[in-house]
Amino acid sequence: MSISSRFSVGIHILALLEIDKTEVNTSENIAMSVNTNPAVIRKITGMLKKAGLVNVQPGIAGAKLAKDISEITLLDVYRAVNAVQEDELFTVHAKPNPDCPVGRNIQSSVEIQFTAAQRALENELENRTIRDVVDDILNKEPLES
Amino acid sequence: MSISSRFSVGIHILALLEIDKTEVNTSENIAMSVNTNPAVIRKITGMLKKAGLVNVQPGIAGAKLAKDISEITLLDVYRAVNAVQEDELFTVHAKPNPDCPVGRNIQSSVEIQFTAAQRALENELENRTIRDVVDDILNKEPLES
DNA sequence: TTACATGTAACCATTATAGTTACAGGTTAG
DNA sequence: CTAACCTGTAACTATAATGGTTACATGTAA
Repeated sequence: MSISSRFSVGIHILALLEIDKTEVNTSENIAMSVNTNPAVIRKITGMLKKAGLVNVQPGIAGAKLAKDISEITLLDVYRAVNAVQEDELFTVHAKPNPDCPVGRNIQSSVEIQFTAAQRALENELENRTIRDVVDDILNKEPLES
Repeated sequence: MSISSRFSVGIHILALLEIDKTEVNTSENIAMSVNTNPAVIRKITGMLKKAGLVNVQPGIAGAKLAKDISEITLLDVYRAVNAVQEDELFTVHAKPNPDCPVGRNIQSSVEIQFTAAQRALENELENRTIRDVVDDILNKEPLES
């Protein structure tokens, strides 16, 4: 299957908080932009908060960035929203036959390859920040002000 | 979610076909090594066949490698078994609000980043072959012969 | 105290996975 | 030719994650 859209929604939220930083971004406002339910936004915002990427407080309207967006990598968001659970991007079949030379060795041999591939993905995500996304958006459509 | 174990099973099958190349590998034999149902093996073997990685024929017992294993990349297997459907590793939320500057631009901006990350993963998989896996297995446990 | 926001729990429909059974159809040995 | 055996595939199941929805407890401040 593919990686949860929580990831892209998380990026959306952070980009929105930057671009609309002068406004009060309630879960309802954000939900309008993302086009989903406010509760979904609160769930994801909660995860971003746990990761120290945003500040939100019960009873107080609006989420705010906790860091400069150039210091929030896509990997931070990826991990924050559990885009992939347990950081296990690949699944290895669980119980190959230990009585077979291939069966009893395949898991660790495959794991080596999977780990390398996963690391390649994560390195790429680590080299990119919310700033890159925001710049791209503003480049397409400069804000009037 | 994570990537289907069809991928690791596909690798398992190909490695097994190499290491047991003198034997007749029926779906039942392979299923013993993988520890699953023969029908599952036949399904995956069918996908590998479609991709030109193995030869199998109805009524004839045994699957055989269609290529040298040094010419089968992990990316070939990944694609063959539809480890990720439609080659869309990441999901982008579908209908952001077009009436919002962020909403109407987020998809393409995020897509740029996701494409780069996906490509990094695929490049890594392309640089690794079934040979690497087989060598690793034989390295751990040399075959008696 | 009233109005409104966040945090969460409970629940649902949808979808992919992995496994299972069953059987149609191809192949070969006797 | 038929019996035995194999592959290909359809149909069905249980399990699990996703994304959405409603409802409500809790916190804040005018």
